[in-house]
Parts: sequence; C-alpha cells; structure tokens
Amino acid sequence: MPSGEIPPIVIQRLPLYLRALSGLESEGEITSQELGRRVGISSAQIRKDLSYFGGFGKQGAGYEVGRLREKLRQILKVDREWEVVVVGVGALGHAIARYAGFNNRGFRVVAAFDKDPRVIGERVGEVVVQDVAHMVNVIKRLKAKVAIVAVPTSQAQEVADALVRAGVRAILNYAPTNLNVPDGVRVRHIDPVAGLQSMTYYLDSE
Amino acid sequence: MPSGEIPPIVIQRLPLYLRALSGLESEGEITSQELGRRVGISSAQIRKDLSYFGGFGKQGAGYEVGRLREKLRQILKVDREWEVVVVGVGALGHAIARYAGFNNRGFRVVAAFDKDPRVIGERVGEVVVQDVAHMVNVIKRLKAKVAIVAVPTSQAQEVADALVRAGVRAILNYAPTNLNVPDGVRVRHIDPVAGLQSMTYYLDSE
DNA sequence: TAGATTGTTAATCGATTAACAATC
DNA sequence: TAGATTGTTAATCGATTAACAATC
Repeated sequence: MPSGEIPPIVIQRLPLYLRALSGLESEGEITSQELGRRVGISSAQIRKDLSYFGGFGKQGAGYEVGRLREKLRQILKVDREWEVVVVGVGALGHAIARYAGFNNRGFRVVAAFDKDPRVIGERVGEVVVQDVAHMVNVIKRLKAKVAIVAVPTSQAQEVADALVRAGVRAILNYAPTNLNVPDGVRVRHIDPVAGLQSMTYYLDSE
Repeated sequence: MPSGEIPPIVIQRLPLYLRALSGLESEGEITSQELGRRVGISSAQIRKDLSYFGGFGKQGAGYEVGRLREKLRQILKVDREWEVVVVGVGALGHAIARYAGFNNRGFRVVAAFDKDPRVIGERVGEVVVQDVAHMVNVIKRLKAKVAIVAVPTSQAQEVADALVRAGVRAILNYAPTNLNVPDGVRVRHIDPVAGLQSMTYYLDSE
C-alpha cells in the first residue's frame, strides 16, 4: 500500500466513499457509476482514486461492497478506535462530547477539558470534565493523538499549542480562526458560518 | 461586480479572508502577505482572488482593512441578515440553534423544527421549537432561503426535499450523507468524522 | 524620487475527464 | 463467448505560483 505521494484531495474523498458504503449491505457489488451517483462524484474519479491503492474491483462487475469498505477502513486507519479528547465544553463541546456519530467510525471520546469550575466535574457523555490545567499531563498519559477544539476564538491558538506539546498530531478545530501548528501536525476546520457565507454569494438579493 | 464566471473555489476562500479581517482594527492597512500569513494562503493567491472583483488595494501600501472587510461582506451578501431555519433539535440542533457565532456574520436563527413531541414547544435560543409537520408552510410564510439540517441520516433526504419545496435555496447539512437537490439549490456538508478520518490516514499506527 | 506592494500575465503545476485495452 | 466494467494512459481542464510592470 503506497503512501506519501497520494494527493491530499484523494485522501479527503475516501471518507465520503466509506460513508456511502456503510449505508449498504455488505453482500453484493457496486459499480463506480452507482457509487459515484451516491456521493456526487464522477465514476472516472472514483476509479482513479481507488487505483492509487491497487485494484480491488472486478472488471465487468464492480466492487464488492464489504471488501471495499474494509479496504477503505484500513487505508484511513479507522479499522481501530482512536482516542479523542475534547477541549472546551460549552454548548458546542457538550454536543460534540455526546455525539453518537463517532462510534463505529473509528473514534471514541476519552476525555474532556474546560477551565470553567461550573463545568469541571460534570459528566458529559462517557466522560467527566477535567480542569484544563491538567490537560497536557492527562493527554500524555493517555497517549491520545487526536483532539477536538471547541473553545472561544481568543483561546484557540494557545490550546492548540498545548495540545501539540502534549503529543497530539491531529486537531479538528471548531473555533472560527486559523491555527498555526508545526509540521507533522494536521488541522481540519469546521466553520459552519463560512459554509453558509459561500452559499449566500449565489442567492438572489431578496 | 462580476459573477457567474468566478471559480467556486475562490468564493469558498472569501469567508476565510473576511473572518481574518474581522479580528483586526478597521483602521490601517494590511498587505496580501500579512493576510496570507494569517489565513495560511499565499499572497499571490489572495491578490488573484481579490482581483476578480476589481482592485481595492493600494500599490505600495496594501489593503485598507475596514474597506476590504466591507467589500467582502457585500460580495458574499452578508452585509445583511439572512433568516435561517434549523431542522432537527437533538443535542446537535440545540447547540446550533443557540450558537452565538451566527450573529454579526450575516445569519439569524428564526425558526426550529422537530417531530419529537417532547421537544416541540421548548424554547431554544431565540425561538420555540415547532412541529415539523408545519415546516413547509412556516418557511414559505417567512420566505427563508437558508436552512440547517441536523436530523438523523435516515430522514435527511426527505427533509431536504421538503425544504426545497418550501423555497429554501441554501442548505447546510450536518447529517453524514449526500443530499440530492435540484439545480439552483446549494448544499454544504459538515462532517466532523470525515475530517478526522482524513487526518488519521497520516498518523503512525500506534 | 525611492521604496514597496498591488494587479495581471504567463508559466507551471496538479486534478479531472475521456477513452479504451484488459479482463472478469 | 458476449457483455460489462475496471484500471490506466493521455488529453483536457483548471488552479496556483512566479514574476514584473504599473502605480501609490
């Protein structure tokens, strides 16, 4: 299985393929055309993307659903469970920590941190909120590599710095701001308002 | 001001520029290089993106922060307040309906819908949750063009169909599934797990 | 004027699509 | 075998970057 030379944009599409396959029966086959229709991507694109990892289709038939799903899980390394920590347990952090959608997709929330004494000690989902002052040590002990940031914008960068110091290598950032991190650490941004703003551009002005 | 022929990827970057400018004093100037540093994009890219809409920089000096911010708000049509409806008021929908981050960025939640009788009637943020059975009529009356979908995957497509019938033209979808909509309707997806999965690819196995 | 940065063109780079031989 | 779809190459398309004349 290759790595490194795969275009990042291909890697970002694989979760969409996996997501579409997860809603299907494991038995039977699916063609690149049908999968493309389901994810809104051309069949040529899908065949090309998958071919980076070797051929797991059958000419004339398509791809075995169960087999392709397992392959994608292996490639994305979600054939295991990654321990995730959540930083910031306001309304949004609450929803994240309790979000059932992580299960079965490779992730489990194992710790949550906040600095507000009114939240510390509270049980949220499977975990009890801890003082952010202990965050770096706790994460080091857990050896968690994945974190979700849901603190106010003003604190996002310092939280990110602390996470990096603690050994975190993948950050999902809900704060509407860019984060500077060293090489080897990855960041993805979730900004619903940016998504909305890129759509209003196309709307008629009333 | 042109439109139509602007690459969609340019439109998707404008909110990031606007976001970065919003954290700055209105007075004074910013160079494409400094703005690029803040959003993590090359200065050439920023100058090229902005030039699609005419030159609002000053050679030798940079861009006036306040002026550029206003221009971007006009281009993205967020120099007004769009009325947004939220469909699905579970844990996630709750957080969305109460999210303060919409204010000042062009959006205001004006209605929320759910089918669960235990949630209908409950006050969330500024609104009272209504029965989804009334959704299409209420949206038509409000003339809302923007909606946020936070229902379970199994109901996402039928909710989207109803939103389109009600006249909604921009959908922000939190359900981890693709949505099929007719031309003229736009969809953006928020899938935190897909974001996480595209990062674990790069992590060492254990 | 001298210095600096924009706006824009041309060159480069990368991603998508089309097409078809290979093959199940 | 006949029919269908993959895997892959080449062509096309689009996006980013480099470079510099224009100009504040």
